[in-house]
Amino acid sequence: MSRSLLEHPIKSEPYHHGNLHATLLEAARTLVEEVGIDGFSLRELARRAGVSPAAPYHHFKDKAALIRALAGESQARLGIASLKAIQGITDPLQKLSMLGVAYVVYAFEHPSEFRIMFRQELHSPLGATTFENQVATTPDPAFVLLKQTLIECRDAGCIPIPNDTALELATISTWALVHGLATLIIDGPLVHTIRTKAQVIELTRQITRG
Amino acid sequence: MSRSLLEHPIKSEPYHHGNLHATLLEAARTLVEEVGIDGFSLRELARRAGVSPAAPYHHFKDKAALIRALAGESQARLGIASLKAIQGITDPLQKLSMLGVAYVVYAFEHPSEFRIMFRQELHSPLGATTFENQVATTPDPAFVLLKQTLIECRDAGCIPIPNDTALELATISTWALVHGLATLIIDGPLVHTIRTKAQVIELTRQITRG
DNA sequence: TTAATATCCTAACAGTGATAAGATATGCTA
DNA sequence: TAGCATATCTTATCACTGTTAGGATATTAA
Repeated sequence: MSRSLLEHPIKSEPYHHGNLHATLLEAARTLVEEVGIDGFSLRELARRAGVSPAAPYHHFKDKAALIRALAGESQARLGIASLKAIQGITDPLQKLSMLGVAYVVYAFEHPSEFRIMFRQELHSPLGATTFENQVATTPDPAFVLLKQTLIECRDAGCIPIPNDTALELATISTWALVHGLATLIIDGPLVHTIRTKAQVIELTRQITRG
Repeated sequence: MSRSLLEHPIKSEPYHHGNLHATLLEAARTLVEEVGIDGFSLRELARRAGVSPAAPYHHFKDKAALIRALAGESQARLGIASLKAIQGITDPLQKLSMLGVAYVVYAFEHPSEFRIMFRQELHSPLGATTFENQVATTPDPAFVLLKQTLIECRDAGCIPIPNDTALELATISTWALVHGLATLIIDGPLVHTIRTKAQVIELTRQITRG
């Protein structure tokens, strides 16, 4: 179908979107949160962006690449949220607890986003060579923040961390603890028990205390 | 197409499979482990079972129901593996550590199976009313085993657990720790570092010690 | 202005989950 | 045993998906 006989059709959308890349990512974020990662489709995304089903392929290699980009954004957002959470706090131990709370709260408030960050393709050692996967190899902001805080704890004498391997182990432990907690809350048996943000915060506080 | 003019066609498969339900679940397990949960399709499953694409719908309401059934089986298998892991061990603390190792090792050796057990639909409080979802509401064997062992620890005086809420908290904590560890190993940044079963065991041992 | 390039569209392909309607086998009841 | 209800399986079809090819249009650079 020809577009129109008029040279400058009134009210018609321009042939070129102009900012499709960013628009796709933004729409994808809300779509994923609406229908979940399994219900997420590129065609529905294109529909919402007011564009043909093939248009996104000029900005992302395929569906997986778009999701990876989305995950990269989420990592950054989680990093920012974590930074804000420890803003102005000096006590390293309290910092550590706040980081944990920020982590679990983020998972609770953006569950689909959180799940995407831990999809098997993202951290796959096989697929980490191409440009599209570069986001995955970039060190996770939340991870480095956690490590830094643990170092502060060690230097302040709050936690006994004799050597570097102990530091590594402590980092993995604390991360595993909060990550497991987040998963149990949004995808595990705790969905029945923990339903409000206040409950999430309280539980995380109590658990990260030990 | 008519099947054959012979009344008893030689070598022809019987019209009724006879044991399709179990065959489907078994084939599904290997298929999921081969192609992952995203690549898993009912049609390929039917193909492998030597049956038409519509046949599985007489044994499972839909694809999600089949996956739920699969997850139920996996829960049971994990429970059995956990039981075997603490067989003959008397020290409660050592039992606890062995349970953790068994959990993480199971995730490492059956990653796709493990992921299925923690899909968001499974534990959804909304969808837990129908028969198909009953598996989800059934208490997780690994969970009750963990709780029992923690009670043994308390009674033996290994771990100070004053009241019931403390017991609940300890259960969630330890579960979160090993679950987070499993996730970081199979879907997180540790895929690059931890690659052999021996490494998995060693890391889990060290972390569950604290 | 013109050529190269980036962006977008239409059309089509194979594959998917799901349902309807009919074929075949099984088992229960009389 | 005969017949009937039911469970199981097939074929055919639907709407939808991810992806690609080839053409249309706009932007940029020379």
